[in-house]
Amino acid sequence: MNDSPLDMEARAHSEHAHELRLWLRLLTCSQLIEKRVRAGLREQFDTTLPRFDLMAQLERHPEGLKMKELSHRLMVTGGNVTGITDQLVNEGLVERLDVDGDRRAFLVALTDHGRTTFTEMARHHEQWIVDAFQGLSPRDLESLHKLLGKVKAHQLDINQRIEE
Amino acid sequence: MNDSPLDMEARAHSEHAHELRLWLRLLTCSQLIEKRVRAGLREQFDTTLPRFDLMAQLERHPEGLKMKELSHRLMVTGGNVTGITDQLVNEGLVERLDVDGDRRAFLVALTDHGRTTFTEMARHHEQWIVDAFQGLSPRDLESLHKLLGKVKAHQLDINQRIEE
DNA sequence: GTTGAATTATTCAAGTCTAAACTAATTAGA
DNA sequence: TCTAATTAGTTTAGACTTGAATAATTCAAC
Repeated sequence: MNDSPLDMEARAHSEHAHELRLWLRLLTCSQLIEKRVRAGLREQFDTTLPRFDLMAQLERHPEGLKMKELSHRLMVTGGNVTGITDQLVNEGLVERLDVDGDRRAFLVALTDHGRTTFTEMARHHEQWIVDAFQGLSPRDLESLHKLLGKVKAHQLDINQRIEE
Repeated sequence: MNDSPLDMEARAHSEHAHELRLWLRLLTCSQLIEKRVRAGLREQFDTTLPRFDLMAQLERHPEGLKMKELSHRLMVTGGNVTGITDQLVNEGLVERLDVDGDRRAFLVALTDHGRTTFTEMARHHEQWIVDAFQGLSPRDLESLHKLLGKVKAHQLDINQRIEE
């Protein structure tokens, strides 16, 4: 039947085919882009996306972030953040700093080396992303951003409602 | 500074902020939706998204699919497909069938039990997805689908160019 | 002040995913 | 034919991710 390759989208088949197809297309897009970013980070910097993402959060917060905050911002579990942070600490890219007045917590912050390294990676990362959306006009970019804004807001709404 | 939670998008900061923000929003959307689907599959069916996805491919191909084909359609590595298939075989949901004329390959197909199970899961899955996009009008759905179509086509283009 | 609940972070087991190395079978070419 | 390259699938080591259980600390209510 000449099925096209990479066609996860073909999964949809019911009366709600619209939504299903949209979901599968959304997923396919982010997976394809994510794959390229992962490959770039691996090939050019011998690192991974989770590490890059964690460092990106820290770069915006020079004072450091608590594990809890990182976990929330990255939308991953605490145990996960512990593992990734451990590795970055071993590589000398981030450090754990004690927090005054709360001996349970500490702040994770970029080291100087980490900041330098991240800046270089971010430069390439930016280019990969620009390339990924090169097929779209500025107006398309704007529309897409707006529509995804609605989608995102609705998800957060739902999460609120489920109380979190 | 009152940063909003879950705000991965805050990462962007350069002259190409448009593209970066769009990417992070796209990623956030698919992660939020995916999390809900994973949670549903776990809580209501004690299964996982990769297993569901694999079964979904098989449901569309009652004659079965080769490992290679599954790997391509699911956009994951062959080793990964081996592991997930092993589990589904153990659970009696899929089976490996010999292929006439090629003793290297075999077809993976849903068992009757697998088909029944999948149908039930797909019913719920569909509802989760419909809920996820409830905030959007039919026109929004259509626009989004179209725009993501451009994005997807461009990624496949790039992949072609890198020769694969 | 003490006790119980909540918070912060870690550890653990299990599943997912990858790239690379490997085995076995098929195909193509000299 | 027979040998080399290709193809299908598995195995392996390592990283990521989760949910649940645990330990330490803080907070709140007496």
